[in-house]
Amino acid sequence: MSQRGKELASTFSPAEIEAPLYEKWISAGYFTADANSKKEAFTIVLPPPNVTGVLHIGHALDQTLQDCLARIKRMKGYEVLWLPGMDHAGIATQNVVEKQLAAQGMSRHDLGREEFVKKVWQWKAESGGAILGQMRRMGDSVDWSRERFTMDEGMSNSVLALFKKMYDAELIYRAERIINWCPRCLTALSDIEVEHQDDAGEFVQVRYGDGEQSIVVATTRAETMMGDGAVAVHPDDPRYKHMIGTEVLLPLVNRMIPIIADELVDPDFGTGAVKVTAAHDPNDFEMALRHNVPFVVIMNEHGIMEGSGTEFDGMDRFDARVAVVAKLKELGRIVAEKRPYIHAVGHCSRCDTTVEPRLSKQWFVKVAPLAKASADAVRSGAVKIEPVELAPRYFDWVDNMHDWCISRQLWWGHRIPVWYGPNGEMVVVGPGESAPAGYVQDADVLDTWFSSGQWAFSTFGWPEKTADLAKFYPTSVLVTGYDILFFWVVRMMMMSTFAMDGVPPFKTIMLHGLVRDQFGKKMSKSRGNVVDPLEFMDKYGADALRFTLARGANPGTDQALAEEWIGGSRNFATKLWNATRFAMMNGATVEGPMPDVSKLNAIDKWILSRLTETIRDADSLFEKFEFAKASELIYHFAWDDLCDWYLELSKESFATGNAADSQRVLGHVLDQLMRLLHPLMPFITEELWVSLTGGESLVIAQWPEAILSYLDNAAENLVTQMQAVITEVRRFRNDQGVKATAKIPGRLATNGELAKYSSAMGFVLKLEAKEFTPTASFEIGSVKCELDLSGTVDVAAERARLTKDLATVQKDQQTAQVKLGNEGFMAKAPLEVVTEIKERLVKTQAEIERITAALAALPSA
RNA sequence: GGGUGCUUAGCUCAGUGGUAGAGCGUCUCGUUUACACCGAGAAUGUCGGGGGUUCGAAACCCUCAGCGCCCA
Repeated sequence: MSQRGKELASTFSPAEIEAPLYEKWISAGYFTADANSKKEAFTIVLPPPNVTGVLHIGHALDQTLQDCLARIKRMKGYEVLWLPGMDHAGIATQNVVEKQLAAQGMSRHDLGREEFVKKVWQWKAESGGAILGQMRRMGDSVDWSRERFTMDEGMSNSVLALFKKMYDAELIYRAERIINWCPRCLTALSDIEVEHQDDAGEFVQVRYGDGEQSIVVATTRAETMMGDGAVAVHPDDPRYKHMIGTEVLLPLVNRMIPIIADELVDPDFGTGAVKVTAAHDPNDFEMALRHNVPFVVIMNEHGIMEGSGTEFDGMDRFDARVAVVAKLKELGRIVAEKRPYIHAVGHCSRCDTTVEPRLSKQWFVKVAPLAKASADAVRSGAVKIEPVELAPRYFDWVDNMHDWCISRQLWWGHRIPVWYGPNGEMVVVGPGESAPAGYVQDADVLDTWFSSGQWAFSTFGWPEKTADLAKFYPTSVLVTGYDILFFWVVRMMMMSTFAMDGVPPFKTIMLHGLVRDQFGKKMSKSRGNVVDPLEFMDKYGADALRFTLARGANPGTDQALAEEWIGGSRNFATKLWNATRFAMMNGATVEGPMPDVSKLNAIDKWILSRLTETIRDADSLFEKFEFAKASELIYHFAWDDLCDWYLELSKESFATGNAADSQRVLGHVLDQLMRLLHPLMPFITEELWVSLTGGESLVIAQWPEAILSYLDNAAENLVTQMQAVITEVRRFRNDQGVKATAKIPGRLATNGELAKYSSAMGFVLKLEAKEFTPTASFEIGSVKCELDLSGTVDVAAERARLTKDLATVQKDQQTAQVKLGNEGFMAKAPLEVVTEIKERLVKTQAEIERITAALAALPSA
């Protein structure tokens, strides 16, 4: 049943229309992609949010932009797939469930691995994925029939297959290395799971050895000295050159250790001599390998001192630091101390515990060849980064990447598909394979990014050769914040390019910024400036939130967000609502063919010309991912051109009837405007468009096309003149204290085309057409305006206004004269610029004459 | 320490060589049958400082100052 002509409520209430419209779209199946379609594919995979997550303002931005692209392409006739899903978020999710257990006084070990993992699945079924429901409120046009989870069967299969493929290609290996270790989560972390903060530590200088055979080392980690295997200096350091190769006494444990020379030591740092603690520092580890320094482990997995054979065993690492320094002081070995000493310290990104470098056996991905392929894909132009200014950051990262530690000592995640035999054999078990009897599987699981890094192809069924994979890979564009360029994007690039035989996962990487508070400060819980997108949607509607975010989305840059701005977008929605309501009350229609443009009045011609320009420019801005500029453009067309000028200038003809052509034109303009706005504000545009046109849905409507034959310079010039006249008269009325509502006798005398519109202008200006004796008269361009102010002209106000205007114009005139009198300018400036200045000079002269005459005509009150 | 941005109206930001812009805020007037979530009008800027290139610089170059982010 057609909904056309359904009367619109006088106020727009988003809450009433949003949910039903989303239901309508879903039940119509508009978002379900067809792998067998003959249309060209346009694919986006949603960066999968954590299963533990709720929708935050950053998601809202990310999804607004993706939805906008998806909807545009759908309207342009592409087979659009926007694939949603979630990430199992290993540590985060395990932490959530462990906390629940802890509340019952239990740990995961009380349950055992199998039971615990069951418990996590149970948690996921009951409370996971809240964000998916929240995405529906945003209006996201995702294909729910293809929803994926990184732990589901298909994706697990992909993980097994890729692990094996990478292992066979010798891109995965197991080794004993110094890794980042979280003593609270009890697992290894990759570099990107470590956050560096400036912490207040201490910097002490400790004398090793005695007398001639002594050296002072500087350290922030005195507690690890029991694990020292050497002291290192720079090979060219004159202070220590003579000592290289000799030994000094390590205090507290009374062990002799060698002094070695290594380029890595910075002679300007501290004393220029550093302790080498091979098992507890990544740099020291590197040096130790080069110089055969022994690895002495003096701390356990909980960060408790263990194995040093000293009184400090059993102490927490931080307590031990204090105790060790106190003891050294007692022994007279502290040469200098600096406290607090501010330096960067790594923290676990999940629980904030200070990370401990730890020697341990882990699985690694050899990234060099993968990173190179990823870098090449961008360098060759196969993958574009938008905005291009962010590409150097990408290269900086991929060109200097360390091997990636992928094993985690967790239970929630993809278990490493490696099995060990009784005699140290090792097999990697791929999909559908099984390990020989008696083999035991590796206890660890894989880093979550190992599976989410496969998101661009595992979601389509890889390694099977599926129809989806053939149709939708590689994806068209990846939309994400620049903050996860190094985390997820680089991993996607590496793993996809390898798995898919050199075909990178996306054609374009479109990076947006972060949403910050209204003062441009980062949102954080501690600052208390975090905003909730759901609250905003309740209050202002999803369209208002989306439009605000899109309008702030300049490529690659952060945006500030204030609640009032969302209110402003809500006002815009209301404006659209009322304008459409007014238009329909006045007979706006899309029935029948468009009238012959040449027969239209200039106002109609003008709005069609402006519409064409708006469609053309907005479309090109959208194609360039310039969401902010496109939004701004459409906003001003709708509010300024359409509402403030077109509707006002057309009121006379609507009031007097005989406006069939204008009704059709207005119907067309609104129809096209709603299409253009639909990707940004899907709900209200759908409601209004269906009401106006009786069409089925904007989701499947055609994207507006700029009809270039509508471009009309003459009409634009004419309306610009009308606007100037109206603005000038309004200003005069205002200065004279005439109420905006008051009708006053007046007439606009002019000739030529403009004369046809003096009654339309008079209508807007509330001029009464009757016989009168003018008490005020002035000229605006070719238009002479005469008004009857009933004798009460405020001469002083008018004189002040005219004097001010005169000063402005005289300044303009002077600027133009100076330029034209400048030989250099005349000789070197382009002709069109010179012409423009000459025209400006003529205009200013005319203005000056006009204003001077007006001033002279004023009574000398 | 290395890299990389930024500094334009009260606030947040557009503006890559030709008369300084937007949104919000501010001031004045206004309940006109689309809209007070509105309309009309107005005010507001040595474009961070200094130097240079150019006929012409907010824009290009140098320099200083301040702020931010990423990496170590």
